[in-house]
Amino acid sequence: MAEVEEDKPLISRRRKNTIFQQQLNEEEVSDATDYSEEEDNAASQKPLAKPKKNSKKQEEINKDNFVQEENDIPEDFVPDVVSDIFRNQDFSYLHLKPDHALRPLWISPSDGRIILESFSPLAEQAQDFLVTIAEPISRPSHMHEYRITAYSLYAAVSVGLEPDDIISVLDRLSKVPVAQSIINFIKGATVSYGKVKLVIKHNRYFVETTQTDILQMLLRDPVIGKLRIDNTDGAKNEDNLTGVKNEKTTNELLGDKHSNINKDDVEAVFSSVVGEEDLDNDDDAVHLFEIANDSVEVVKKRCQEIDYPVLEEYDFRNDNRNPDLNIDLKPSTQIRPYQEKSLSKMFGNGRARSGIIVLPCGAGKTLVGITAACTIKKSVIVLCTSSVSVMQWRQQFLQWCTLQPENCAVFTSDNKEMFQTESGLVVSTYSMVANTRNRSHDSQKVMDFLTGREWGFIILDEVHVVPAAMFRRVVSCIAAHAKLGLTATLVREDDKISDLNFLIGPKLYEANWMELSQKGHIANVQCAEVWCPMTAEFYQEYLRETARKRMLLYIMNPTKFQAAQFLIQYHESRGDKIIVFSDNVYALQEYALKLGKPFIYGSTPQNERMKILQNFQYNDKINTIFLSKVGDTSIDLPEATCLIQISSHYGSRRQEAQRLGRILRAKRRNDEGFNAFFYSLVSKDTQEMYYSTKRQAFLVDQGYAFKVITHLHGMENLPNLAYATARERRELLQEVLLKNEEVAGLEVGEDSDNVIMNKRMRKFNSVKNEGSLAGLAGGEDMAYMEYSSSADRDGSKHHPLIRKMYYKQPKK
DNA sequence: GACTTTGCAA
DNA sequence: GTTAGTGCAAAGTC
Repeated sequence: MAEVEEDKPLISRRRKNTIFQQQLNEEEVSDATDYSEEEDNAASQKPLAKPKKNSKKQEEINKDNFVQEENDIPEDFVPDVVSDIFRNQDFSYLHLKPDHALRPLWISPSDGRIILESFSPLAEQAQDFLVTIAEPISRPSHMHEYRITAYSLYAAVSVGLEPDDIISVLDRLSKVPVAQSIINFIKGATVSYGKVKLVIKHNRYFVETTQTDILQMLLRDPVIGKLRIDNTDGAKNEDNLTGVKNEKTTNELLGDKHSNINKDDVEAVFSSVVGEEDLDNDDDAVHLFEIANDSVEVVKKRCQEIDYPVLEEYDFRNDNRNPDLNIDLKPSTQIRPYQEKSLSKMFGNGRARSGIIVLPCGAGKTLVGITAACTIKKSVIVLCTSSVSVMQWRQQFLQWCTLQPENCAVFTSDNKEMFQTESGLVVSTYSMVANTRNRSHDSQKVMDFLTGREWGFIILDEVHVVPAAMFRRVVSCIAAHAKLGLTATLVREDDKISDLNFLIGPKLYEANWMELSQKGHIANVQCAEVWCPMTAEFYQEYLRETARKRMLLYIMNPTKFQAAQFLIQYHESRGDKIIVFSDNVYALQEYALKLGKPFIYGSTPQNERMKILQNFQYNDKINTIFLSKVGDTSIDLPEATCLIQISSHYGSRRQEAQRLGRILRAKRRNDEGFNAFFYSLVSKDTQEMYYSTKRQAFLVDQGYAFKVITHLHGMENLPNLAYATARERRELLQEVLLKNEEVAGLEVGEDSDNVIMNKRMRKFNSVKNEGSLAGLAGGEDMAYMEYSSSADRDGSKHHPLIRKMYYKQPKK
């Protein structure tokens, strides 16, 4: 069919859409006639596809998931994998369109999941469209999974798509007609979007709407109504819950020539805010009421809950109150296509929308932020997690754009600057701004400066930290018209990540990691999980120990050590530069010392860190370094081409992805056929196996296939192989057990005489002792088993190196 | 400046 | 099937 060969981009802004729209409508008609009869039949056979009664009501029950209706699946059931949808539900009533093979989508009527055949010729266009209207859930090589949620629809509407566009494009791409439940959901979720706005005027927050009925609804709301600041009657300030004084709002509003309120409207505003009488809906008038800065978060949250998510758009071109900032990209600065694409989601209608952009590490998030700042051209504030990144941001601003150093201030514990010009840039840390404890005098002065003025733009680096109890304060205490959150890993192991929807805004763009690596923007990485069997002695102790003492046993497993030794040697001989990660500092030291490699952890002094990193970069004798958690983020080593993980933090997906991120910038990434390597060493049959799978989930969703290696070919023949004899392994085991006792002992004796000594220091004064252990038996046999690589989605694509290591042993 | 203490995040 | 050890930032001390 001709229509599916249509090669226009599926996403375009409203104006471009009209011609396209017409074509879509025509096709829709023909589709509808094709299927109407069959649908009737289907309905009589299997009455599953019931039209939803009332989409508004549904959303009250469950706003971002679809409600399971009229089938035997419990309401709270959320399948973990796509196949469960089909296992648990029967979709035979959905009739395939005759040309279904050409259409790349299937949409689940019950929960808004979308499956995309990524090998379809239309996949690329479909993907552009889906990324706009739905959230990417998982994108392995052949099938991509997305999900339509209320939030993703808000984002789509805010980018300028109309609900009808969304529905008709979906229908065109779908193998089966789009279910009524989906249509209702899309309409229901989008109808109220943009009706309520949050605006800042004179550093104060106002909730704005053009519809009187919505205003009334908001004021009657038990949460929002109470938070309104009554700014017409001074006497009423007494019972004002927020205690904020408001004297001159009326005059301000009257004199504010840039707001879209004129004198005539002011009457209407106040009578509607204060007066009881109902006014007719008047789309020309703007109704607004003030809320205190510290109620902003509550109000936004509540608005999401009642399905009137607040729109935060900044019409920066028409803002004459806030002085412009002289800032532009330097002519030499080049923006990559995906960076531009992500920004087009933010500035699609000529205004700045608040939201989040997700790009992998090394894909140039900083430049995205800087370009956004250069577009808005107002005072801008950047918040980072560490003082190192504060300096990096400042440096990058000066490097990529025309901002002058005198407009640029840094605010950290040892650098408390303010710009003297009327507009400028401030770079700071979350803890500096969110601090609730007593501040130093200088810190207070800068803080007053930050809170006392209006900001055009705020950039929130590593935005996944913002939902933390302390850090989220920064959103309400800095009055910024537009907010941009940046991160590579929009995941947390708690349930707070969705708070970003109201704290910052919707996810505006999420890059596809595989696509970026195919195009050479980030390195191509081969991932492998190496299963290291526990030696018998270690496993015996492991089974005996309580959960908390088990950890050291599986980290210090001699087989794991050997695997690390082998891999390091192997990759060094290939000319790779290797980073070994260990979350556990004891193991880090033991491994590094035994192998004679430099290591960095928390208490390594700054100058020594520098020395080690310098050597790693420029000295070809130093090809391997060991890093603790310190290396998880922000250490930037483009020389590194190989990562080995020996211990990690439980099931943290973020840590796994950020560690992988350390090699995505590899300098050699554009060499012909270049591959970086990422190994996770896991002790077999221990808790590590479970955590490892959890940790990988994020990367697997990005399309990375983890190859399971059960045997490292040639490891036994390695000269100088550590712990090759039973005696050495016994000694190691004794050390580990002793270490465990030591740690346990610390906790017991805490309150006695040695409180003076720092707990942490004592921990590293490890005493090594010979001891004897009863019941050590056997354990010489290291039996390797062959596992079919179920984690591997496409074995043939694996690098020959990994295939070579993957040794098939005829067993049994 | 070097060091410590405290509080917080993941 | 979910924990506590680790690192960092800020401020205070001399």
